[in-house]
Amino acid sequence: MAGITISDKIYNQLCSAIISGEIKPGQRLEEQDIADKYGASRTPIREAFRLLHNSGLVESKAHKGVTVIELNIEQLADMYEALAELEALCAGLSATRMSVVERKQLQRLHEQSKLAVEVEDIETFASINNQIHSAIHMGSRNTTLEQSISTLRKRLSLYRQPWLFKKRDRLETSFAEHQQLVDAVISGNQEQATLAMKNHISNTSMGTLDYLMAQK
Amino acid sequence: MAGITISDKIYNQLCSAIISGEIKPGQRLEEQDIADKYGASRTPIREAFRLLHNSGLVESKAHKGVTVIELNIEQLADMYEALAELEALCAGLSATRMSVVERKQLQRLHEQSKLAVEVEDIETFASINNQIHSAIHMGSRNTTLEQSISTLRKRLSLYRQPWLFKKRDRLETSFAEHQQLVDAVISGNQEQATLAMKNHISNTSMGTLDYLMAQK
DNA sequence: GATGATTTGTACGTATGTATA
DNA sequence: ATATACATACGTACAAATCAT
Repeated sequence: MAGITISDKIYNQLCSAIISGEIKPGQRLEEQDIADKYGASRTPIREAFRLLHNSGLVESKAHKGVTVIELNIEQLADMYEALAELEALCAGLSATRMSVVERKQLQRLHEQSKLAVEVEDIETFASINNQIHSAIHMGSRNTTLEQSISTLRKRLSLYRQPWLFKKRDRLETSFAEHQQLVDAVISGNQEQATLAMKNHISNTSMGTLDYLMAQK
Repeated sequence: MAGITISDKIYNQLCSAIISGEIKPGQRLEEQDIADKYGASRTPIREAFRLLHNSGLVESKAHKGVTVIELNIEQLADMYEALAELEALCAGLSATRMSVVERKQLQRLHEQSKLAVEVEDIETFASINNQIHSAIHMGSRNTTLEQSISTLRKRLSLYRQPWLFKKRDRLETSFAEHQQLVDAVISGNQEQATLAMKNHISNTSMGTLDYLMAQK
């Protein structure tokens, strides 16, 4: 019934391992090694690699195997810029296309996050943050845009620092940015929604980029 | 030196076959069948399929093989809308980021296409058209955006009707739209460039969509 | 609904190419 | 530069799942 293949299972596990940081960027994945580890033959491993490559999580060259994608600061900045533009686009479209119900739900999500900010519940805030962004992606009524953003976010997740919310005032700042965004979307102000989202994503990306540059 | 594998060669051939329409949307690709046709075993065929899937040209389900992607009008409209937005973004960025040399080259390309319009040389116009768009993608200085657009265009190419330029006045109209676009980019007018590109892509997509709806 | 034919998924052995000494 | 070692690319055989009858 559930056409679940060994390839798929291994893909899911490798995917989690990469995103969680268990397997690090730049690390090489050897077919035999992983085949042994998961008790399978090399063939489904190759199939799993194909899916990883499809997701943009690894790069592969002929006769040189696959390695987890390693992004430099320039590439990250490039991707964050694109993400900011795409999400801003979605926000603008949402402002003109969301149904009344969707706007109310957006408002409610934002209000829920206020509680999380007050008690500094980072986990909950991060979760609601994701829901807010998802709602706006969906509100754009454009599946292609949604998919592009989803792909980008997956690739960037390798370098996401969830604890960045711990940075002084980041939770409050993020909430304030959401406020502008949500207000603009709900009132149907397309330009304002676009600007608010671009500003919001830019700020959060800056946090990550600053951190990575300081590391180096 | 050139890490050219059998998989790659077969991928390229299948890719051309699909884009040229030799293999049609909805058609199923059987491993053994294609293996026989190209005189190879099933393994490299599967690798080629993985690349096709990666390019978004086919869809694959477990135990059900791969089939060439079949898009309905809604999906096409969705993709064209996204394409228009992404290209418009690029145009806006190009207006603020292109070097002096790039602006001159853009101008020259556009002037070259004028000759093609006058003698109704569709082939040449189509070629220059591609070069103009590529120049603008590159001028945006954002690789991620460029790649997203490139991927989208590849998927849409399945349904592109190159002869649409034959439609009465489409060549002249397209040239006029380019004029607005090029002027805006060269003068550094970001908003104008964005609008001009969005308008241009919308118009060309309409041609394809109208045709497909009439077919049905 | 069960059965046979067909097709895909998996296993493993061999060959070829790349990178090291 | 040549040779050796090792990982990947390819081919073939078998197992499992799907579809049609």
